[in-house]
Amino acid sequence: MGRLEDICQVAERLFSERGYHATSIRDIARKLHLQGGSLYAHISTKEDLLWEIVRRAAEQFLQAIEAVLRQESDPVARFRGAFRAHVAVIARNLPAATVYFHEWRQLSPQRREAVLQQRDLYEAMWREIVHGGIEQGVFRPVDVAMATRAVLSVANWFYQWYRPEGPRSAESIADELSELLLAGLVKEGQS
Amino acid sequence: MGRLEDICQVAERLFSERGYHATSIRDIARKLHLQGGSLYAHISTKEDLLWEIVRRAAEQFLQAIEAVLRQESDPVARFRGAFRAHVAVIARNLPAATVYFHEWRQLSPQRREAVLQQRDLYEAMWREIVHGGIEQGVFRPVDVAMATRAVLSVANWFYQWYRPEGPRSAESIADELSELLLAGLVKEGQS
DNA sequence: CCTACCGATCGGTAGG
DNA sequence: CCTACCGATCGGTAGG
Repeated sequence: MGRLEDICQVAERLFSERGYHATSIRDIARKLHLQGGSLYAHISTKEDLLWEIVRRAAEQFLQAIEAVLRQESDPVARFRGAFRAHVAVIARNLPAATVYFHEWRQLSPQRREAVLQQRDLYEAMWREIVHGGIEQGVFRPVDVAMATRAVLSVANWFYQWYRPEGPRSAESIADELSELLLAGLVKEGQS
Repeated sequence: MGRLEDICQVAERLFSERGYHATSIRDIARKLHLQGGSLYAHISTKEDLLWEIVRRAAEQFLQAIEAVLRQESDPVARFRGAFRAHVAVIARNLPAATVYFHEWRQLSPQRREAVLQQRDLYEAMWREIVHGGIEQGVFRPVDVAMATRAVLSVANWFYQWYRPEGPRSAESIADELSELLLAGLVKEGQS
């Protein structure tokens, strides 16, 4: 049992290091000490394997921000919490997150569309955080779409440079980055 | 004459849309109304073609920031200028920039190393801008490495969502994003 | 999960 | 720049 988990874990690592098309089914099988064709007892196509990885990652981002929105109502606390949660999803699933950001374009048009829809939904939740902060007079009246893009840029790019073996925890990095962003968002004398 | 330019232009578009490994030499040839093997009269390997695209993009980023550092000395002006220049390189070469960010990992180890070195040099110039602003008392005493990462996250992620056919010019977007970032960097009452 | 295999396609080359 | 081809490798399958 859990053989599919093993396969996904190896695939995440190889896809994230070499890319989807540069990784063959036989590469994955070899790491599991299997023959190439044997993988097809557990998966039906190579693309299904990519989809499984991408789908799970997308779900984790959504669930993380939903939990924060449910628990927090103060705009600044929401912002900090959502930023921390986003960074935590990446930090705890670095290979999968890398595959999510890099390889979703290799999916079939239908699945690509599903990824885009999820991403739009996720961005809308972040815009709601920024918008709420402005409405409550806590954030400056910035352009919501543009400010959200800036925030998500920092949050997303994290996967490009974070290394788990580094000296600082992901939480500590997340908090410092969100303080920097909040300094640009919060009205003077309000923090 | 200029046949290599045509090939690079087509390759940039296809590599950026489908990825390097999902694009075959024959795909590129077809768009140029050539036979597959005919490309090899102008290039020697497929990887050389990728390298040419990545190398040029890297060079443009470096030249752009060097020009700004030569002309401006005020920290805020340097920041705005470098941000604008970075965004302009992406906006004017969107397919090439996309290939640069996405596909440099597919290069040979030696070339990958060269890309990383260039990137480190580029980041060091940005850190110098942030560090100079702090030293001159214009920026708050933030962590230089972390603040630079945040700035470059926003600058780099731009290629993910910018579309030239959109309503706003790249310059206008760049200025708004750099105002947002500067609001978090500049000491209160200094801008 | 293995053996043995399929057709398709890949990057690249020889010879003109 | 084309024709014709090379060996290698790909994702996937049949039969056990």
